[in-house]
Amino acid sequence: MAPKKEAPQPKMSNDMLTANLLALLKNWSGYGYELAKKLEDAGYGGCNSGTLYRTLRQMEKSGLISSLWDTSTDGPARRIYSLTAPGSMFLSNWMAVMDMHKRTLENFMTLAEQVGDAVSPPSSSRKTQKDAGSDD
Amino acid sequence: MAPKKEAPQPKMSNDMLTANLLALLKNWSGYGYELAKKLEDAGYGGCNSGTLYRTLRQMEKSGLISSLWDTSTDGPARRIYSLTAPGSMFLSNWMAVMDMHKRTLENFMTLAEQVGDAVSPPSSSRKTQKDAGSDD
DNA sequence: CCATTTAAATGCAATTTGCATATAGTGTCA
DNA sequence: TGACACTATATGCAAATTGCATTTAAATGG
Repeated sequence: MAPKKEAPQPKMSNDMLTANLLALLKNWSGYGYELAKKLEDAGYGGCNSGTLYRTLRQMEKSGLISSLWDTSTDGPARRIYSLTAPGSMFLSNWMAVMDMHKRTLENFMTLAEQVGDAVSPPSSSRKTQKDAGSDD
Repeated sequence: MAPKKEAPQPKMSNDMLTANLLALLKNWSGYGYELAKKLEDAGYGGCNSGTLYRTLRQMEKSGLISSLWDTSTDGPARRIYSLTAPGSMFLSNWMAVMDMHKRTLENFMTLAEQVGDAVSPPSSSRKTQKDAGSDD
């Protein structure tokens, strides 16, 4: 039969990936390939290597991390990243934003009782029921 | 003088807007213009009306909310939105994802002490210091 | 020599975004 | 009445972002 359209799953934003990378680099220095594995291990899906490397370069360009080449090991050279002061700032800002977001969500969800008036809760319907949405 | 490049501020993702809208519609039915004001009141910046309405239509298309026209009031018709079961699901999934994300960040930040070995914390440097990043 | 693993980066179509603008109903005030 | 303002929703389009496949390259193993 026709598959019932499921609700889309929440998607990790790019800033979430950025925050994760910054957190990993907190007391640390690591390179892309390694960071990718740690993310993988932590069950962080939805991140192909292309996106990861590109994100790292962008983070460096915007000053959140800095890099240097490590040629001391066997195999291809590694670009070692470490956290900068702005990166540390970004990370704590991000966590503050997350906390605020959570509080906002909770406020919004309990907002209905505060106002009392406004549009009635979805039960009564003296609306012009027009089966909307069909008129794209 | 040349302005020092500041660290970029975290940006609200589209899913955060979606979650906020779903939360607002929790025990409630509202229309775009109204939701925009509530977001504004809650200090949720970075959301122009174009993005808001488009997001609402997309949410409807993916089944998170449903709409019907309200022509019972003066002024232009309003598209009244209410939460659907998938929308409710998405919202609680989203909150779970946020919690997980926060825990992951905290884990990552304290990960360095666990491993002991790996790449040394940024102090010693027997690396091939090549002032990387200049070779785009 | 060739396949595989590690490591990083690029090309490009498809999607998403921000901002400006369009459309439209209603009230107001000169 | 006709120029505005306010409410309400939607669209157009350049610019940015993303996912996926592919490329480059060093070293190792058979």
